[in-house]
Amino acid sequence: MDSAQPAPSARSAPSAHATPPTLLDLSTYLVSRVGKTARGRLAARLARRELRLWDMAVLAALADFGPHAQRELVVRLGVDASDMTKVIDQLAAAGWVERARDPRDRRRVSVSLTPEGRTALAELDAEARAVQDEVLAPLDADERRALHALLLRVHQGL
Amino acid sequence: MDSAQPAPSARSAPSAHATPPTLLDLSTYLVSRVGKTARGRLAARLARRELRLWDMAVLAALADFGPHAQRELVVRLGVDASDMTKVIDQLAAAGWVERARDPRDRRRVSVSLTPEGRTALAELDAEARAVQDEVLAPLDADERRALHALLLRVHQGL
DNA sequence: CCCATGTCAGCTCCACTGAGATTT
DNA sequence: CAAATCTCAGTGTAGCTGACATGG
Repeated sequence: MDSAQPAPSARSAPSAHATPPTLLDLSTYLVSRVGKTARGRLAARLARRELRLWDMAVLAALADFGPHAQRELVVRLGVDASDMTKVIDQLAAAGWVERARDPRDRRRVSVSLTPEGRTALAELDAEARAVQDEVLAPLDADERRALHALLLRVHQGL
Repeated sequence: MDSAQPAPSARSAPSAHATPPTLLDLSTYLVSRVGKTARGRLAARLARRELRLWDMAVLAALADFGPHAQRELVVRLGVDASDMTKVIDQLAAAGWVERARDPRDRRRVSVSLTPEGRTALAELDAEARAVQDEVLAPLDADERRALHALLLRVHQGL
């Protein structure tokens, strides 16, 4: 391309990659674009471990709230029930969660975190924070806190 | 679901839908979740008009920067060239853009916005702002501005 | 009712074609 | 001007993901 060209007047074509202001003016657009980037980068890191984003979400739910029936995980995380089955399959295969029939209601499958699963979650959390550092690089610590607080309130309102 | 139920004791099971704190503590997660919600809601509205998000992005680029060669739209918006062809097909069928061979380089197709296209973009922009009002409901005007400014800087850093 | 399996649509990415431009 | 090479638009395909539908 023009990478071989020293771009004597690089300012002459600054708009070639510029995003339309009509879109930049929409917070909707910005949050969607930034979110997609963050998600994509984390997904790429998790993919190296043959994991998906839902795997981390399930591990976090189990770590934070203890054992769940599979149905409870579906409600909490908003995943489709059919997909949850596959996620649990994978996590169980890795030895990070255990399935057990609930003795009081043998239809329900209780899913619980293993110690190995807890260790894995810590590693995934570190990956997520690394991505966060990349993405939020333009902001200082105070600004990151402010952004987080605002997003948290927006998220709660959803 | 329970939307028909006035939730007599909604407080009795507050954690059933609660997101794991491990995730809520990640700005990465919040921005990704909020972004996906916003994107999904706008996509749903556009779908009623048989449109996709890319259609709006193309219209915005043409409105903000004037006519583009198709290749330029590809570079600016980061869409695959083959997909761009389909988007332009649809927009041209609706009468919102016009294709014209560049007489100086007959490989290139110059795409320009029609007056009808400009009107349509205004309507789509209104849809996007309606979604934004829904999603950002928990924030007041100052907070929305602050959020927008922070997101804009993050976006520029990507 | 809860879990599991299968199917389907949408999006993205990749390879290829043919017209046209550019270089040697 | 001839041949090789590159660029652009367009076509078709395959993989992945998420939502839905049916069966156990």
